[in-house]
Amino acid sequence: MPVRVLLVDDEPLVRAGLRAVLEAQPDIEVAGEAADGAAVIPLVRRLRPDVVAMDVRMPLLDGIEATRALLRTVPDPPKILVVTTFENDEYVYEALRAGADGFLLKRARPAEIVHAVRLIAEGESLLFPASVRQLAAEYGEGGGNRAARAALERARLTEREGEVLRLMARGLSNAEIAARLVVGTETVKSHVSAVLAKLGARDRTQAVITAYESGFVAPG
Amino acid sequence: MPVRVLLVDDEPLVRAGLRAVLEAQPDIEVAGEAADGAAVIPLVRRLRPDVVAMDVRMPLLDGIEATRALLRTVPDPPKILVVTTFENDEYVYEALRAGADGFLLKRARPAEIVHAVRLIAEGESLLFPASVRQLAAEYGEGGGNRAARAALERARLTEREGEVLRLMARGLSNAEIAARLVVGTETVKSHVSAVLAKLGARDRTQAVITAYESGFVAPG
DNA sequence: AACGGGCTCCCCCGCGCGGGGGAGACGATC
DNA sequence: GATCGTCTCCCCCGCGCGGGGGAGCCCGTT
Repeated sequence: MPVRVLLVDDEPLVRAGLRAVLEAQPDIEVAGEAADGAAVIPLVRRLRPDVVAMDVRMPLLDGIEATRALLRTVPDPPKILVVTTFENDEYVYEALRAGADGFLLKRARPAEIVHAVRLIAEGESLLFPASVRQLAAEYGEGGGNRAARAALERARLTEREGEVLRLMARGLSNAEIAARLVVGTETVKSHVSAVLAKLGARDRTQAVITAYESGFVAPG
Repeated sequence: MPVRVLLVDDEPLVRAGLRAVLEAQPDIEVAGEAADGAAVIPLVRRLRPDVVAMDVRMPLLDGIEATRALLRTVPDPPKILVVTTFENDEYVYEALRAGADGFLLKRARPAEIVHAVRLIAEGESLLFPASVRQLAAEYGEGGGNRAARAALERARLTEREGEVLRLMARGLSNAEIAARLVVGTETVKSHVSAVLAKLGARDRTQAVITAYESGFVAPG
């Protein structure tokens, strides 16, 4: 009986690629697809896949949160293979802490992807931070917003911090934000500092960039 | 006769995805694949594709260099569609200066990918403002920020100022921009001040917001 | 009752940022 | 040759920003 895989990624292109790679194997079958973590749980309940190949970065519910939710609510859950573009080690730890069984880079070769799915299905856990680091080195510094993007996915901003970030992303100064929220500037500074820390941003400009890059605020 | 496309991307997964998406169309055909820009020229000579879908980021010879080499050495060259994950404008500008006919984000929907290939094949050039505007419209509520765009059009930034704004929009400090451009920090401060003045921005954060809102840079 | 998290406000302090002004070098244009 | 725009670098200066602390209040959980 074939290994049944559920693909979860917000980019149709990636889903199509994974499907093409996996369905070329006789012993692997794509059970279904989802474009966001929020759709995973009902699909898992219905399709009962053996493996979920899950992107980390998705609009509504990211892969790490989706993994947590899945393991919390579904009895006898499938194995979870976290798929990511970004070769960030922190992802590995976050995903593993959330209960994922393995970790795979999107730029892996087809044979590696297939291998990873098979291993995971067999109950092996798959980690290779070493090769991740190696890949990162090969590709150089690469996409400058990689870390910023990763940041907001991990950051769990409070409601107030989210409000402040939105106002920062509209160009308001601390004093203006304070006036808008009817609080003191010192309070705003506290929130701003918290936002910067959680986002790994050095200054408000970087925080606003992260807000745009992650879709937390959208242009237009 | 179908549009014949050559896929050039170092990630097999992306190639597989593009192939799956494009071959689902009756009027599009994948003529071949290459994993690096260095392999493109002989392949183009042999396969004579109508369109080359070319990644920018590749290990040996990147898409921009490959585009230059292709247009320099191959008579009656194919149309070149630059495919990228991160649409930092530097890439877009670089690619267009190199002679590419259009650019496409990997996260575009299949219909958009197909559309782009058809347009390019027909000789339409899929240029920066249009596609970015389109993306911006899809991303947000649809309409874009006319004011921000107007501000940027009125601004008429010089080449150097545009460079500086792009680096600002990547979160770099003045000192970091100076290092990147190999000039003094005082010089960068001059450019930044000019950008702020031309954009009507009070600080770099507002300038970056204008850059995003106008589509001068787009979220990745 | 004890605890933790979130929101609020306060202190001090260093420094990067941005405004204002000026100036030399170079190339294109006239 | 003179003018203009761009790029480069320099000065001084004020201030907002962000880091480092701490602290009280409310509320939900334990």
